[in-house]
Amino acid sequence: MPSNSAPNTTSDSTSDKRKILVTSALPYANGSIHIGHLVEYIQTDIWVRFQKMRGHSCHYVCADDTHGTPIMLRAEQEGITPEALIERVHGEHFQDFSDFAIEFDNYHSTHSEENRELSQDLYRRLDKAGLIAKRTIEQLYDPEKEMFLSDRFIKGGCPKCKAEEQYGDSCEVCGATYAPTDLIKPYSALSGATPVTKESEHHFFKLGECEAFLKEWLNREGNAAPLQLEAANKMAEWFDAGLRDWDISRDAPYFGFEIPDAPGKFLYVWLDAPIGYIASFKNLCDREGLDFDSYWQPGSDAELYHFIGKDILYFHALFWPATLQYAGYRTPTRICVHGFLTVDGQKMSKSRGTFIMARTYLEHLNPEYLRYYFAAKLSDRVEDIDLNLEDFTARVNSNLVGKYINIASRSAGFISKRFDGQLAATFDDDGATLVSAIQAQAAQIATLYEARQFSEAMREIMALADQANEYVSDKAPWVMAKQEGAEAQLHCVCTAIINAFRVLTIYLKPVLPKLAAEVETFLNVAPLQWSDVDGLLTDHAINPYKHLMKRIEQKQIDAMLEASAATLVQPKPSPARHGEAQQKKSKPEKSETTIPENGAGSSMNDETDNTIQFDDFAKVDLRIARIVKADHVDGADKLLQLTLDIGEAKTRNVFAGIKSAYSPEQLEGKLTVMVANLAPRKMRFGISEGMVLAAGPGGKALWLLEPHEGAQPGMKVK
RNA sequence: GGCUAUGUAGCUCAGUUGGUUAGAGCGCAGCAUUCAUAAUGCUGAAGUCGGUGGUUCAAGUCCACCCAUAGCCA
Repeated sequence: MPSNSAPNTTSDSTSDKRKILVTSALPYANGSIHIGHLVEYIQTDIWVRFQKMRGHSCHYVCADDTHGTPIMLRAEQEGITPEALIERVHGEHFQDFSDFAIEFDNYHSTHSEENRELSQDLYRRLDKAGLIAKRTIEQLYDPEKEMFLSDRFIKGGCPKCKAEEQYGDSCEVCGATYAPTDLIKPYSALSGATPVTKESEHHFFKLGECEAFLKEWLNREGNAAPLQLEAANKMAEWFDAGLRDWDISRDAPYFGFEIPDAPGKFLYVWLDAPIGYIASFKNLCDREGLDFDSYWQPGSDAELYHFIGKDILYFHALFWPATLQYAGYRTPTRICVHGFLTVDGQKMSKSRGTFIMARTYLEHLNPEYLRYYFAAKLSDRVEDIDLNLEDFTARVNSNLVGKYINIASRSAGFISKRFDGQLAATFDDDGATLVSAIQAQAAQIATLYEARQFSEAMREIMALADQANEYVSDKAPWVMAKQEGAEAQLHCVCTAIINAFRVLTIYLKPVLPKLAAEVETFLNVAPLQWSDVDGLLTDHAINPYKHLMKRIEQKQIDAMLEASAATLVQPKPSPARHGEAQQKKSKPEKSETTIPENGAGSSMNDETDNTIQFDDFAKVDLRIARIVKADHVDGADKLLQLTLDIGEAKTRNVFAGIKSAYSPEQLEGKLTVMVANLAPRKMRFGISEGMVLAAGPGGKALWLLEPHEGAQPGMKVK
């Protein structure tokens, strides 16, 4: 039996216990988790919980993706070490996931000893297999920062349309693409320095030599097919275009792992990121005594699944299986690819408040609402899904509260008030028919879960909930309750209803684990497993019913959107993406962005629709200011202390981060523009009472605004 | 620009190898009901299946072109 044979275990038998290892893509340690990310983690978690409920051995591992230039720069910008940055973010990410009931067996970091060893070892194995080439390439270099610059970090004029401030790969104004060396007056976005061309030896993975293997892997028949149809099509396109060598090295300074025997050379973050899957699992094995090799050696009988977003298919369907194969590891059983998330039919947008962080959501809504809604939308296809907030409210309220929860709510009262919480020993005939009809769908629903057709599964389950409600309506227990001598009948009917509810709860448990736990308490039963479907709950004491789930109210949605919109004024997070290969995607005319969930390279495009109303603008009190005094600040690397005259009796004290571009002497006596009504801010060196306006990327490339002659201190700028 | 997907009732989606009057849930309307922290049942209205042209006895389903949306590539 081929080790990769994918599951079509659709029977409800769990006798053939499978060994399953599952991953979600690694979120980049450079930004917060948002609801776009959550599509993937929720999808994976549901699938994993389902497997565990079926009695299989299933481990779900993930990690923070921590390396690369953006992490290094972000840490520098915050004035902390990269290690401190990634540790903080790791905590935030893990907390966000936990609060959404995403239950990893291990949540590790790519900046770990396991990953260092595995990554360097994998490099050595590829080298030994003759799959590493070394070539000298020319690249732009920032002489001031003393580092090579990827296209993204070079700006200048577009060679075609002359638009200024364009990135090194393409023009956002005219759409032209070019090499960074073609830019007019190129400068480093980091320091403002003019980049120079410099040679460096790079290490390449010879992907082209892996083509035959990749085609074989891709074309495994039937259930062993590792990719969905859409993804396989995409692969075919890449094959047609020809596979090129993959540049896997970066020059120091770089936050990552060194390449063995190559001083000053580091492994590109995209090489060590997926190895983080292995490292995380290794870490788990060491902790729990699992047999690592039986999962990762060729011919392993374990199944390996990677859940990813469609934006990182390239890395997971080409580089990843190829590197695994040639480094002597087993290859993935299947890559499960999903689409992006839109909100109300459009890309997430900060100004509309639909750029919703996981934390913001949690502050306003129950996480299981979102788990259910995503489940109700997800299929096994590579399709974008839409979070339509109106639909979200209606579906959750109607399906979960109105249909499902209501089944318990409308029968539990009778059981506790009339029968002292004790269930009857039998059902009535119709009740028995109902419960067995619901039980009969177990195999079908399991098949749907297994195939990741969650939306179909939810449809089936809700159809069963409808049947239960019809039964209640037919029997009208409230009528029996008023009839003399109908006690026994009432007891049987309510017991049947509770049993219907119990089975439905099993079906929903992968999606709603927290709610299921509360139901287990209510029913006074041990944690429900899939095989419990066949059992019945009779002659058994249950606990009093407490309301299990509240309806969503519009005002909660509104509050969440408002809070999300408010994050606009927060300091702009740097892009949550690292792969230079990923950085060419922003389209100029688009002002919003679809958010891929995933991690091993998620892209969070920072372009947003940030139009403001005049009123918003009018709130900013801009005044002409004369710099009467400018001083160095003891102990501050970047600040100058300015004393500003804005026509008021008292001068203003402002700390400005412009030391890299100006000396105090250059400034004294000059006019500039300040924000006069900015809330005073206490800094280590004193209180700053406003800010002055300057343009430029920073470093030496910074220019203070100066009004034309004639303007007087105190004049309002409008 | 090339390529790949997607486009079905107000909303979210099903529609098997082309075959009788196009389906579901939500929403909406009417009726019933009151056990259920407004939650249920029954009935009903609602779609020229993105557009145009073609193949066929027959097309949402196949073909061509076009439009829109998303993505990949250069």
